[in-house]
Amino acid sequence: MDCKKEETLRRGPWLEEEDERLVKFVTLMGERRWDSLARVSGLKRSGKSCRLRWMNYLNPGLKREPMSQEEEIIIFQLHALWGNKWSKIARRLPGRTDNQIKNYWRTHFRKKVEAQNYDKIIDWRGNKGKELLCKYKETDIMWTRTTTQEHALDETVKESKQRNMESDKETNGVICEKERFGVMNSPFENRILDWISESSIDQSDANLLEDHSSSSSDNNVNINVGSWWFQETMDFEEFSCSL
DNA sequence: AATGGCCCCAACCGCCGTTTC
DNA sequence: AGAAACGGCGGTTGGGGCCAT
Repeated sequence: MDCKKEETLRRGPWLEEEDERLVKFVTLMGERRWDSLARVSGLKRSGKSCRLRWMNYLNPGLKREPMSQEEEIIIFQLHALWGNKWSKIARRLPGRTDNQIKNYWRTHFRKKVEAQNYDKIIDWRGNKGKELLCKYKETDIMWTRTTTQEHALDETVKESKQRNMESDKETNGVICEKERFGVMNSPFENRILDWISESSIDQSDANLLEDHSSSSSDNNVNINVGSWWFQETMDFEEFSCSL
């Protein structure tokens, strides 16, 4: 029975007609119940295959352009932090799928890392604490000055900043401090703050970076995650050049 | 022009956790 | 409560395209 069913299922590359049909039925039925969607649509594909095709290719929210430098940095950083948690990383990159990120990592970083530079990463990840923190502070201030003087902050960042400030006002004392002093967040910081406000950030991950014993508030933890991120980000270009 | 190697990425597989009945 | 169905995830594969030889 099942064998017969399997026999009739198509595999391999999707045809244009199949794509069109899938889009039509996803629009009608929503992104769920993929098995029944596959049956009802008449597509000779498994529900799983339909889901994959939609999620990784047809979904209009997907970005098709090459990875930006910022995305590259985020991937690199989060992989260093979480390992091969592609879907988790993908959630931090709107418009990108786990598959895209996985492929990107494999083609752009893995070989280099495996070949000879892993030690550099370890060093880069682990042993630059204070120096990087100072660097971060300097660059953060410079960034703030530059962007305020040149009015170079784009609308996205502005909106993001406003959102962050609004959503974090009550919960994040440090951010309130920044707001009070008129200090703007860098794009990377905004991304971090988005993550934080987006959901209860995986505290288990945050805790990896934090001192558990310092019975500090969650707010403190969150902000420090952001700082950690940013301070190392500032070093990324230097590092990536060495790869 | 032929070919072999490499890169890129869509698609599949198998496992496992969650949801539904 | 338990079985079946469903959905998500990470790993792997296969094929097309490009490039150097």
